[in-house]
Amino acid sequence: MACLPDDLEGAVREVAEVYELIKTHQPLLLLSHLGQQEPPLAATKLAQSLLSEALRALNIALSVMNQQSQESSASPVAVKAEPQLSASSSATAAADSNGATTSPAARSGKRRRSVLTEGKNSSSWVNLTSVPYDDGYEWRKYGEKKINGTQFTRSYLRCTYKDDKGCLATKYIQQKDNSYPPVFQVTYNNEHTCNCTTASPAKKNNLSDTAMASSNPSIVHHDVMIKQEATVGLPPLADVSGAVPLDDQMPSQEPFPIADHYGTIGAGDMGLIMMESILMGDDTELQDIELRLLYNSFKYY
DNA sequence: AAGATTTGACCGGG
DNA sequence: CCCGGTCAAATCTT
Repeated sequence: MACLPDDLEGAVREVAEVYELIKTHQPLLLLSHLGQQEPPLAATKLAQSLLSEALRALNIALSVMNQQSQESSASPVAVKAEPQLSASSSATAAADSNGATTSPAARSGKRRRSVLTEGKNSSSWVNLTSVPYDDGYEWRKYGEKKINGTQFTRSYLRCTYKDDKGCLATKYIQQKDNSYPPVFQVTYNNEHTCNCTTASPAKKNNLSDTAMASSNPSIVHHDVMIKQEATVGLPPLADVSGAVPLDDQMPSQEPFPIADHYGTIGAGDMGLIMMESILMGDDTELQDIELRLLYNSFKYY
């Protein structure tokens, strides 16, 4: 990134990319420590601390940028949740959780979008990410639509535990463009009430999904996330992971293959994939990247 | 067989 | 009437 992008969206993307690069390569440090018996060298510790600082800086930068784009609404991209979102999903879910509304007869009278005019109790927020399924929850796809003016279809997902636990959380995933890594706009509706992350023991690998998801924010969550109706005062900091599992990439014409992973890919999966990609990746890049990233991050500060 | 995904249809809002 | 969000039967996967 030689020069500053002239639009906010571009800037956000640039910062997000740098963020992801750092996140992706940061674990290498940890891995190298694991390989050694001795305690980490002071230099390595310093590098780690610098990286952490860089991440923090980028995080803040992203949040500020997203706030700006939200305020100016100059860039409708990523950060602005579409207004009509919360109502519909909560309406449906509420009807369902009210019990028994799901009789076939009741169903034929389907959709009632505005039943639950969303109030303060429902919220929606948007997340820009390259790994739209990796948010620590299990999702089940319930629909897909081609949306006007968009290049790719939009996928609708709801919490796997909607029926079991009446969890109202839904989200939809919209791929933004053909870029690499692909950028997805994930719009969330309603908080999870199921309290079940993809730590699920039933999952394929044992890589301690939850641990990675919750206790090590540097590995799992990611990207630009702006809460629209924050229940707390300030919007959360951007939460970016480097889990970009795409190594040699697909033809850029094809939409990113979301279809295989709905509801099944969890944080641990992504962690695994990331580890693999790291192990296979070329380290030669790393040192330069660190310097470059630090430079880049502070440049934005 | 059970659970997940796909896909066309339905519905309500604008 | 168009469009976005959801439903639900059909199909696929495990």
